[in-house]
Amino acid sequence: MTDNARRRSRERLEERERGILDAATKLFATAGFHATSTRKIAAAAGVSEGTVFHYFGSKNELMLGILDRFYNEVLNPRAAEILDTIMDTRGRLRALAVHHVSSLAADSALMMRLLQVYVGVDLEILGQDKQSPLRDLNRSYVGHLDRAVREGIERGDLRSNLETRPLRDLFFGTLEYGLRTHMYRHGTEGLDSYVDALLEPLWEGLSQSHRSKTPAQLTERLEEACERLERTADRWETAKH
Amino acid sequence: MTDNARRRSRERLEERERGILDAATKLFATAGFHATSTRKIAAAAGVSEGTVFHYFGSKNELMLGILDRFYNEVLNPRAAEILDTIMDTRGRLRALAVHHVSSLAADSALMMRLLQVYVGVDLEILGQDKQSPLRDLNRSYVGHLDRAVREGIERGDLRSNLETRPLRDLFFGTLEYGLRTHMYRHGTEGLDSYVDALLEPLWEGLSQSHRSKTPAQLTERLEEACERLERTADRWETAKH
Amino acid sequence: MTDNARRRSRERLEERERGILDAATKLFATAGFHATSTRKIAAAAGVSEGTVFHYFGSKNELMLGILDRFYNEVLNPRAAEILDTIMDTRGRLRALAVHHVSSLAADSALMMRLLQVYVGVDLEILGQDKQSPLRDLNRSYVGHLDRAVREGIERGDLRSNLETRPLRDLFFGTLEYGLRTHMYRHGTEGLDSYVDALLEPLWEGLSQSHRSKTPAQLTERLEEACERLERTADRWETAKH
Amino acid sequence: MTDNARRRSRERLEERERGILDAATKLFATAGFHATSTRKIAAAAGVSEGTVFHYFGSKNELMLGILDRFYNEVLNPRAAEILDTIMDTRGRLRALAVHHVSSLAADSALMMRLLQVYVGVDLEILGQDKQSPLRDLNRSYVGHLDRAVREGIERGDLRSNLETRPLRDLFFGTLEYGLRTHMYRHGTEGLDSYVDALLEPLWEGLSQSHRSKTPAQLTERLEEACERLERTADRWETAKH
DNA sequence: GATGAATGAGAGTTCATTCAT
DNA sequence: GATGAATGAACTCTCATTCAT
Repeated sequence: MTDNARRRSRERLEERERGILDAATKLFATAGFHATSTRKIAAAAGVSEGTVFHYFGSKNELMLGILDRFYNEVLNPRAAEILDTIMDTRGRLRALAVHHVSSLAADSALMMRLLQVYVGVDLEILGQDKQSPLRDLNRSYVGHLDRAVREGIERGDLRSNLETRPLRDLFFGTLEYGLRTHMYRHGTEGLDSYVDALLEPLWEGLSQSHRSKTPAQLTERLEEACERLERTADRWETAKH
Repeated sequence: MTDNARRRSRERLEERERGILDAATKLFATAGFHATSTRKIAAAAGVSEGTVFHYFGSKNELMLGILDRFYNEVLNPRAAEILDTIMDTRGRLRALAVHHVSSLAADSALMMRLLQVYVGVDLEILGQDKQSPLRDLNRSYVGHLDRAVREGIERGDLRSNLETRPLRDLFFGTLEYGLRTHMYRHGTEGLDSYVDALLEPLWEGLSQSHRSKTPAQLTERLEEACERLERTADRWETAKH
Repeated sequence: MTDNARRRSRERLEERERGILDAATKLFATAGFHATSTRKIAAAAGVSEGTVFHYFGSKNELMLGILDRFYNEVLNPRAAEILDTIMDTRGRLRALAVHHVSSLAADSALMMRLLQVYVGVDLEILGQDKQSPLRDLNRSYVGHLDRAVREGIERGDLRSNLETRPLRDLFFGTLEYGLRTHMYRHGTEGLDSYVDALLEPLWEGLSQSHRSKTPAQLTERLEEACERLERTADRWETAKH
Repeated sequence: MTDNARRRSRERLEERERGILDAATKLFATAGFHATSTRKIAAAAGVSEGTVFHYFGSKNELMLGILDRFYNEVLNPRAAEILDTIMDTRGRLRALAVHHVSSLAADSALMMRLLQVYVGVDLEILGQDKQSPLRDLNRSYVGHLDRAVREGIERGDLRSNLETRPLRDLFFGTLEYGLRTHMYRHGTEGLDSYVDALLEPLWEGLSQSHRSKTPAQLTERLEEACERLERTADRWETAKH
């Protein structure tokens, strides 16, 4: 077999794998994990049932493959890019949020369904196994938020007494719940600005600027500064005369 | 049949219905909706398989029955009571949150599992039917939060520019996501204080109180300070010449 | 439900169970365990596939059910009857042998096939589990041979130094192997007399009569007896004269 | 291609074939024919799935190949050697028995499993085809026992009225059944001495030796004794009168 | 000659639901 | 009203075998 042939062969394999993943993703997202049979997936992917199991040993591993691909090809790369490109904390959080929400909403349009259901699948099948590959994937993704927060605190953008875990829940819980309710009512229309509506009060609760110094304190300081300036001006005037 | 007999008969019926609901709730919560067969439910309830369908028509209606009972007997009454008893907004939100979380976590210990899975069931089977009885139940329950927020704004406890919908997502999204992650790690241990950890930054973002000066007032003061600075500057200029 | 109805209902259940067992027995015996699908069994029994599993939780339990019935309704009762009716050891062994062989050969004509294959199934599925119900069934059946041997030794019909275990192997091993080869060549024709041909050398090896007293010894004794008679006769004759 | 290269190529082929046979033998013996997939065999042999079929055409032919090799490389050669080396009938039977049993038990430790299962396979797939290659193999192997018996009778070691076929059943039936039960309880431990325990009663039933008087001779002696008794009786009668 | 991806029929089993009793 | 035997479609998954490379 020539190198060329081998390469072409590999490409075909990957194409097929992708095809199955695509079909399964769409079906799971549309009808749910349990309501989608492997037969339907095979048919939708244009392969035989055996082939599905040839590539992914079981329906569960297929699901895992979907999530793996989603995390590795969609969620993680862009999240990393965001942190590398955007530096101000507010902008980072906003970008991460929009990315998260639109990734879930995009593509199969209802990928979020998949995740919800998967939580069930996960518990049902993987049990309390803390080594679950899904956990690892999730951990690495969540790390991006953690980093944004950590650096935000270091720069003084965020309150210093914020704990990591509740923050994750605030961020992802709000976004996913919000995505669900928003899409239920308006589909993907106006999703970005809804994310802003969700983030605004959250930001208020997290940010440092008008906080450890409250607006009141800030005002006081401004007034003090003015007074000092005035006194200085007075002294100068007096000295002149 | 005497009235007495009729009454006793009715009681028996209700008792049986309750028994089935109890068994199904526990099983759904423990193993998930799809992993629980009607046969197991019947066995756990101590009735025949046919009887389950006698009372609930189908497995889906049984699930609906569980949620109906949960909303009507657990979630709603206590939420109403909270709003009737507690008056300060911070206390109300905290009580609603603890109630929500502990209701989901209590009793069957994993009732939340049920809800997650149910979302799947709901979409799978009831489709996008906006008339779904589940929606009604949910709407009425969510109303309690809406009321607490509305009254909180009226009393000046909360910022006046808060929108209802994002608030719901912030509140329930954070709580349910947090409940999930917390229970995954620690079970029901320390759940209440974790709710506090979740609510604190949220409250910071929502409350009015510590903004002793609103942005509007702040602007006024800044204007004044600027004017004074300008006057000072004028004086210097005059003095120079 | 009247008692009558309940009885009739029970009868129908048993009839159905019997029907499934009959169908499965025939198919297993004809085509082998692995080559017989539960679907075929259901069809042959005139019931739905679900019903087969309703009565026997799995294909393996169905097989166990067949063997259970075979031991309890065919093998054991007649074996017990033989020991109660026939008293001489030779006759007992012969009757047990004929019974064993003809039971295996009869009915489904190839029930023996089933046993062979089942040994495989047993090891495959029940593993080395010494608690296997099959072992119990077999133990109780083998007990009949053991008893015949024990009593045969007590009565002096059999050599006293025979061990139980090798005897079982000699008896059942020979019979089953012989049954197999005989049926392979002649079907059930002349089976009984073939059993005799198998038993004859076996009996020669087991029996006491012409053994602890060999034919030679026996002859000697006869001669001694004759001599004594002759001597006596001599004495009488002398005395007379 | 040089002759050398051709030879090396042939060697490689044979090595590969042997590797597949080895792997299949072990797996069949361990897990059974049906529970062993061709995929597992290929993996265990370190070849691709296609290669297995390249060499053996089908799973059944592979099984046949195993048996063929077993008969031709293990069973038959040593059996022939035994008959060529050992001359006394008792010793021959013992050696054949030990050889048979230990060959089945050895190597893959449970090769006997294979045979049991194979009987099933054979009937299932090769049907009643009397031309089955397995039959030929078996016939040639059984011939060794036949010869030992024939010559044993000729030498006067064995009773002259023994039939070939029942003898085969006695011999192989007892040994295989005994092997099965013994290995079930003790593995390969003490197998040889168990063979002795099986053979002893068998030998008693077959041998001529200790019948220092054959039935025919016995009859003669009995006739003589009777005649003497009759003569005695006659004398008495004469004397009386 | 060797590979291993692809196949698709068929396996055992489950399950919500029905209905005669 | 309550039962539970009966259903049969549908499920996930396995497997010997083929064939393009």
